Amino acid sequence: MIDVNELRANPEQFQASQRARGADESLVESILALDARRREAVTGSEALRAGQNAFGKRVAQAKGEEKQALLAEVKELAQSVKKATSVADELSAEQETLLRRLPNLIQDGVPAGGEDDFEVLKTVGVPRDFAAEGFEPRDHLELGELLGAIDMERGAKISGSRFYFLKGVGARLEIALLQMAMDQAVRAGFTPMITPTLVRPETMQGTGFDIAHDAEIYRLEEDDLYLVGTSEVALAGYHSDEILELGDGPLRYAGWSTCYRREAGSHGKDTRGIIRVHQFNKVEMFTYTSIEDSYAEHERLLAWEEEMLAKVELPYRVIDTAAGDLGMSAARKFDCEAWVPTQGAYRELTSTSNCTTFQARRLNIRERQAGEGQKGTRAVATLNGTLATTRWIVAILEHHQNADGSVNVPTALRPYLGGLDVLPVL
RNA sequence: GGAGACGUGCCAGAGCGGCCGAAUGGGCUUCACUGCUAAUGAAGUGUGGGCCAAAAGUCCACCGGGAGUUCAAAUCUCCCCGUCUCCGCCA
Repeated sequence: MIDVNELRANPEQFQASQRARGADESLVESILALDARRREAVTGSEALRAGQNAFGKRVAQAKGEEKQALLAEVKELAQSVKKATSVADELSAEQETLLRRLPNLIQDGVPAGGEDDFEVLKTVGVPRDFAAEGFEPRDHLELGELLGAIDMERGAKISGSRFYFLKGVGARLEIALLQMAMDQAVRAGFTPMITPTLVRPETMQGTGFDIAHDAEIYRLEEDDLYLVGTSEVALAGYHSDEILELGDGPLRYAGWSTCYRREAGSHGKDTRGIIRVHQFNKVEMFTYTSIEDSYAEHERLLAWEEEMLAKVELPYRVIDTAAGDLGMSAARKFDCEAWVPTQGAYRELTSTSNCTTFQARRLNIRERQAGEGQKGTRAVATLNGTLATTRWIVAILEHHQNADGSVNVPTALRPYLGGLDVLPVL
């Protein structure tokens, strides 16, 4: 959520941000108009209330007939206070509703436009030239079946489309990947976390998801709980309604969780294999820091993601996501996309967002202001970034495959697979 | 699943429907005292919001969350959430 004071101070900036996102620019003015009305109403109702409070003190001291007279008089006042307060409350609620629709202010430098308007920041490594090597690469599912690593058919039998079994080396590979990610995170000073995957509506909404309209979210209506699409939800909610001490630097958590996505509206897209599935596992970095440090932290999260990609020896590129593709909470987002040979395309393996103070404001996460002339509290910045997911298996299998269908294990991953250097065809 | 108890500030813990933003103790900060430490004494110690150009100031709100009763609610009523105890059930 955006701070109204910032909006009031700088409306043009927010209008420009909306424009770059291809979003509704007029929302800014609507909010400001409502804000003026709200403040007027609040001032009025508080003045009335102060009058009532003063009156109340006289009532408390009065006795007998005098008291009766005062009571009769104040009753009317109480009514007008009630009325004025409810008007003010209504306006506040209305303003909040509008404010919640306003996405985060984009960061300077974010390319304007939609999904296809990203900017490629860099490209690392080169896709393998299978033609030169003299064989046609198999796709990850074919490989997964040859290795006895992926079973989509039985997944569908049990749970429906986009569900799967990872078995044998497939299961081991995923655990190895996630474990390697966790180890790296811990070495970098992150606190490892295994998070709840069912959360309350407030938590879901606090993180920036719209539980009423978001078609991606699985709901458990009977219990009013929501399955998370990422551990970011739980990790962001972790410190909700808290005031943090960030004097010793950022608070960093690495969350390991299963993630659930309905993938509504993606019918026919990525239907083969485990590229796009309803359930997968992920290790996610999450940082709480000051707004000033958030930009540098964003670079650090990206660097840690790249470190992981280097360990699994995949060619990838880094893109700066365009404004229209940022989602509600992000001010800037970098994706790392690995080359998937049989698709002839780069596909997202990681994503890191700087949500600046947007999430924190909604979740009410603040920091104590320290230093000269600083007092009070202010919203912290939150950031997140992917370290590993089930989807990585796709790129790993395809990129490291051999002509016979076996797959070479990247060196860094071998210790996590009991020294295995090749995943053999069964 | 059934029965009951409880939820107050950084922590512990009082609180009669008005004098309670809230006693008291501890912690913390600053100052004083002390050769150092400890001990002691004094003062301070929440958050959000409105008015104000801003500060100062002032007003409003906040005692798990939300509704209600009342001129007036931490205090009464209802709902929700959470914690604890007992019984049952399942591991």
